[in-house]
Amino acid sequence: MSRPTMEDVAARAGVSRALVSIVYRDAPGASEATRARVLEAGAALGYHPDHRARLLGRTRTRLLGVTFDVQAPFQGDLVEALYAAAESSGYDLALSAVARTRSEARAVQSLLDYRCEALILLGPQLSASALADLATHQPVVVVARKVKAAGVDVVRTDDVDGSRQAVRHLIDLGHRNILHVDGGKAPGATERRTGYRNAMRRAGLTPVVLPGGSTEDAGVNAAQTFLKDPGEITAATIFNDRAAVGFLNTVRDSGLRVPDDLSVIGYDNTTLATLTHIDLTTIAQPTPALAKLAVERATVRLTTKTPPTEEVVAPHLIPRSTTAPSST
Amino acid sequence: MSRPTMEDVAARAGVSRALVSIVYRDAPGASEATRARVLEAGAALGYHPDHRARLLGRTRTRLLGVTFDVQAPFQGDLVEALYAAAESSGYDLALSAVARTRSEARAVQSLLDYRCEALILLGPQLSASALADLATHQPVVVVARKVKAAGVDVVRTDDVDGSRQAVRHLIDLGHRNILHVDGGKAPGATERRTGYRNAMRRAGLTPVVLPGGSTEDAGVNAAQTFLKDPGEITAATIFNDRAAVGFLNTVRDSGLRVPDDLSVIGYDNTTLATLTHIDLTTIAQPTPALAKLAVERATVRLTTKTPPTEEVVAPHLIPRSTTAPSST
DNA sequence: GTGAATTACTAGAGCGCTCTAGTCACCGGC
DNA sequence: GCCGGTGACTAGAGCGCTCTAGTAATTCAC
Repeated sequence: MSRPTMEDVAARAGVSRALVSIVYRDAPGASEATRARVLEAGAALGYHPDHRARLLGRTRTRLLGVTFDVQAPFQGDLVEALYAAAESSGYDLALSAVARTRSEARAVQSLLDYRCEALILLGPQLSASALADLATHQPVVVVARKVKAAGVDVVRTDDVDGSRQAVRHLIDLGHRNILHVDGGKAPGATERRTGYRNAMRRAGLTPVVLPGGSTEDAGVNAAQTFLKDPGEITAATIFNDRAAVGFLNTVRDSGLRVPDDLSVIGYDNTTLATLTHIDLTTIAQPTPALAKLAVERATVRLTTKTPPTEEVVAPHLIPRSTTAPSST
Repeated sequence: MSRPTMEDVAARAGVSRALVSIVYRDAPGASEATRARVLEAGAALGYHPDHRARLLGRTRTRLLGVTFDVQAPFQGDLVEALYAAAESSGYDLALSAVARTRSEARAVQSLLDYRCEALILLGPQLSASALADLATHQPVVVVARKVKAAGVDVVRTDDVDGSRQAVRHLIDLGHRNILHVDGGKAPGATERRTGYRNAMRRAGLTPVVLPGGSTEDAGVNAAQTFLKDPGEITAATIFNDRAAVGFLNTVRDSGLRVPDDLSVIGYDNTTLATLTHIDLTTIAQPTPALAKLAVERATVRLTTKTPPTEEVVAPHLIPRSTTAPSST
């Protein structure tokens, strides 16, 4: 009834258990003929190596623990990319979800119980000191959050540059009076605001920043403020997609046409932005690059004694239908 | 450098390794005093039992493997609920993500490599025969998909009843001419259409079904068809939230007011529906109940020799701001 | 035709736990 | 004062692998 073991395969192929191990690990030391015979015996029995036992015997587990928010589509993309990146480096992934009723500390502990060699935390909310504390035991890579914690690697996108690209795109379309709705105290808000301000000044334009936030409601509020006194504004860069969608809906309800009367750019390229009836121009964070770097940092830290680094990846603009040339 | 083992704790507490095992398993056979001393020694060393070794030694792994779609918010809710349900039954969860570049077969294989005792598959796309095949080796519980496969347990909500509730809600609000936009060949579409038809007929009303689908675009198309000839229609039940959002936007763009001129109900209660500027009345599937049943079925099948069952849970309506009393 | 190198394989100790089968007090009953 | 019972603890095998050391057989150098 129970699954076949290496012993069973060995018996069937008429070789020792050790040889079976060699074959399944793709290690040198077996002739082609035997290799084929062993694999055939294994297939006939429906044998699959027991991952746990395999890891136990080895000093290295080659397991990377990943915590992610089960409700964040952006992190879903990252997880997918991490699987690919880990595989090509010969590592395996262990997932641990974070949710309202399951804290990050809890998720991390469960990963450690499974003997993960390194931790990759997606957009963690843990304090810098908690992160530093974790990093004393194994490599810790924080993805998509700017944080300064001792011994912790950080992989993130360049938010200042992302905002710059958004502004650049609008200027190229002929816009001169461009608004920015900021993200309040959300992570990345400061950088995105700075990127916007710098790009505007460099182009000789006057920055106009409206207080906002990271939710649809924040976008709605900002839009209402904006509509009271639109001035000469013909375009807006919004902190993130969620706020942009709220902003978009409110502005359209008031009779303004997007993109004819007003161009709008979001940030994050979430699934929200890709919905056809929204089809929001936005700034995308390159998940494959982030994932590749995260795995790379984790494995490098595991094998060599190098100090942690902060890797910053360039985001890129995805033009969709909410931006158009200025009509003025 | 490496993590402390049971041996280390035993040495520090001055007892045998076996006793430490007893204490950490909360098994009988240790005095209160020793128990405290061992736990203290463990804490001092920062000891945590190695999950892998623990499972190896045991016949049962008490591990439930879960596959989920990393982009589906509804499944995110389920995963969260599954953690809670598994814990209270003394089981642990192993997560394996399904994504565009990571097939379900792949995800399942990885779970089996980790010696999961049972598989819980969230909204799987695998064929009935593939599912039946899997079920010959270990219990398989399919959640949120109606499927007839030999030896496979199914836990899902009653889609017929969900649709019935939606129609009932509208009738209670005074609506008589109610439209249904169907889900094409998406899972659940037939049941939801049937529920709508039955409820309408039972109330002596005439069903009107418009072809639709499961995406925003499908909703947009259905809305355009509807707008060409609105007739006396004052309310619509849509296959799911995504289609409902597309329908909603298109209908509003045409100048119709929701809910004043038209009431709209979605299905699934996804995060999409909860966005404040959408705030869609919808039918919710009770994730905690689904999760509890899924874990229960898996563990029951594991311990007793019972035939697989199909558990059907009642959904419930969540009234939001897209439904209102009929004005006619 | 002897010794070294190479190839193909095996024996067996470990990995960090669990768990069965003990051992060794100590206690009460008669 | 002997016996069985009970509670507290230990020895050691085993889980399914990996991996180091070692053996046997062949090939090659000269």
